[in-house]
Amino acid sequence: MKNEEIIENADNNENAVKTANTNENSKKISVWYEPIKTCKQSGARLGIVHTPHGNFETPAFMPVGTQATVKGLSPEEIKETGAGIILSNTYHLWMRPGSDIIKDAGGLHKFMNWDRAILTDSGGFQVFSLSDLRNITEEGVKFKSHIDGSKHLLTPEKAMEVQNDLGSDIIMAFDECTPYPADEAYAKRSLERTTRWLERCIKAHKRTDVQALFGIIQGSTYADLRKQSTREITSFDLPGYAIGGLSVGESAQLMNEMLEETTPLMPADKPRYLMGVGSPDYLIDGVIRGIDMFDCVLPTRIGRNGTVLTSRGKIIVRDAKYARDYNPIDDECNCYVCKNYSRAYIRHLIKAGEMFGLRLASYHNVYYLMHVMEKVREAIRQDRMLDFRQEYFEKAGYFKKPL
RNA sequence: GGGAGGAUUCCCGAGUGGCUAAAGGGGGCAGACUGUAAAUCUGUUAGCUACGCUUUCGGUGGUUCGAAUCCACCUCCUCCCA
Repeated sequence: MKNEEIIENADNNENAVKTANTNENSKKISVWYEPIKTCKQSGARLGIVHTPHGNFETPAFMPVGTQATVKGLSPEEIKETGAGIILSNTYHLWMRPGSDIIKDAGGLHKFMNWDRAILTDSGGFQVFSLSDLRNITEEGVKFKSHIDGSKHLLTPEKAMEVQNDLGSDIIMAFDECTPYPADEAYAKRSLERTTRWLERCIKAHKRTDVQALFGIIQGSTYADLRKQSTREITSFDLPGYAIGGLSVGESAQLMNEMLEETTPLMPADKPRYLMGVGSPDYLIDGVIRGIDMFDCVLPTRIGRNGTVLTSRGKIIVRDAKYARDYNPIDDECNCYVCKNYSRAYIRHLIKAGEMFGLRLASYHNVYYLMHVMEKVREAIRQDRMLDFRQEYFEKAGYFKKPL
């Protein structure tokens, strides 16, 4: 899947690399944040994150490849969308094929043939998503494997060991993604345990020279707890900080309120990563509140399930009304899919269960989000992020209607 | 020519007197999906002047308070033997 615009993106990325190498700031730590500018209108940040596997501009969206693959897309295709970093997962790769296999393969980059940056989640999200199969203790989390039912103990130390073996550029502290809703007492216990686990992660992390450990802020939907967690987590000098436990069922308004309690307390010279957020409206609102990095399964998942993102909002392209719609998914999109295929064809493929249809929808959705982020960065550059937000929402609306 | 078994709502296929507008699957339609147990899941799928009524289980006619279910004849289909 080739097209001209994508090649331009690649060029931009190379330019970014040059900037980094010639920057007198060149630091010894493996991953660092280079601020470029702050939007005068919104306070949104433009920057570059430097990693051992290349740099990427922020605000950035990271496609998710849980099992060492962004479902349906080849690494070459992911690059075409403009992605400079992708996500993978500790728990899943530990269960299968086993982190030793990936280590012996030469690390995750080599194993999956992805030479740009990789961030691995620690398994903290599986504490949330596999809640029926696990038991939390101070020591760690006992999991019953979702594959074969075998029992495993994931601890902060183990999460570091596995991620060290994987060799990802950014590794995440082992946390508990606190479920929503959570009562305040539980949310407090949970966030404090996540802080204690972070201390253990820092002690256990052996490859600080090539891998950056990010801490994760929790605190559920309680402003005081978010502040407490932010203070605790940022008291450790780390190359970056994430905000977790959001976008887990609470309203968009509540999520944004929590961000407003959190980001002002985070250091300005480190990247800020909002975990698990990926609809365009959430991305834009996160950027305005000072977020630099996002990841989400949304574009690939909804794509596989027949929904695509467009400049006029999402459409369920699987629906009957598109059976004879020979237009591209989005007539304003320059991606390979929109240049070559129609809604009617993609609908047909998805209805017929053809894997190519899933691929096309996934490719477009990832490209679409990458393109939104590119426009976001441009808006910051021009100090018009709030204007951009208004223009975008007027045209595309909300991904999900606000509650 | 002889024998046997069938025909059920869009399709396949349960159901063998009332609890049946009729299981289940498929297909159709619609929705959900946000650090991936997801190419998954959920709802819906006779009609209507709808909290009730009407039509429906090959056709016609019977038995019965009541039939997709029992009986008779008819039509068509499949299989086996000649």
